[in-house]
Amino acid sequence: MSVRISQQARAVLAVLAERRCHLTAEEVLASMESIGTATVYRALDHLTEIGLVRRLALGKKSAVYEYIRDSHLHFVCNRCGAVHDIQTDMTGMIREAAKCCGHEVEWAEVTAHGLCKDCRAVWDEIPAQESVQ
Amino acid sequence: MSVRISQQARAVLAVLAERRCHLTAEEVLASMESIGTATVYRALDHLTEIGLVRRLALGKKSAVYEYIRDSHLHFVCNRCGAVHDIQTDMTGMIREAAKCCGHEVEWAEVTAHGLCKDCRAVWDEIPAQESVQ
DNA sequence: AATGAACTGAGAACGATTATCATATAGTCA
DNA sequence: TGACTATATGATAATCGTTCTCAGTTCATT
Repeated sequence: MSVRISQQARAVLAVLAERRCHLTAEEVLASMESIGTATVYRALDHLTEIGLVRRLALGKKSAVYEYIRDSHLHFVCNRCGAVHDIQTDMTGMIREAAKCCGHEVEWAEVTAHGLCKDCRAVWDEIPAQESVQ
Repeated sequence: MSVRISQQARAVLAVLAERRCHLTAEEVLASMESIGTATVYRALDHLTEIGLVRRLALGKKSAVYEYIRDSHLHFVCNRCGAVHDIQTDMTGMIREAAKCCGHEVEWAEVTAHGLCKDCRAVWDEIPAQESVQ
């Protein structure tokens, strides 16, 4: 595993670093011009391997990638699908819990599912009713 | 969304409940006889919707499902791919953190990645060396 | 320039999941 | 029970994210 970063991989990294959010491979592809699909996937793989980028499984169809900066957890809204970052670091606690079982944590992914702030607001506006068919 | 459970869905649930582990749709399919692929996926979807089963994104190619019992986190080994349960409940903490941002957590998924107990043991036996090509 | 290693991208291939649809089953009411 | 309707089933096709293949290109080194 080489730590060198090719031109294209650097461009992919730039997209993730600038946007500072969670992008699918397709979204990265869409926000770049003249780059092949395979190249984007390869770049994301490589960046993940060398630890500059994290591949997240947020329960959606496709994987999402984010540039690694600080430790935070992800909140995925059940209704609108939006992903929000929540600045909290639980790595230490998770590491301790795993240590008790003999496992060594490299990194941890915390994903919360529920109703986001915006959707809660919308929800409150709508009068309660049985689902109409 | 109906809460009724069909015969086949009940059978799928039984598999998950008995095995008490994380199974892919394909694994469920393989451990049953005379059931169609679509039916397994539909059953898993339905069971997930009515809250008896949880669909987990552990970062593997396919989703895994588990029968919901207690709250625990998942440890996925980078080397052997095994999934271990770790009995710890962080839901309260995660819920609080999300609450601060206005989000309402329904459930949370904690996945730790690293080297599992068994693989650490193997690792320790092998003398350190540069990767030979 | 010459050599070989690594990178690229178009398109094929793959694999997990979902959609389709004709048939079968379950549920309901007369 | 029989008739009728809604729902479930499963074989198969279709979809879609991702990976593979391979010929051509770029890069690094000499």
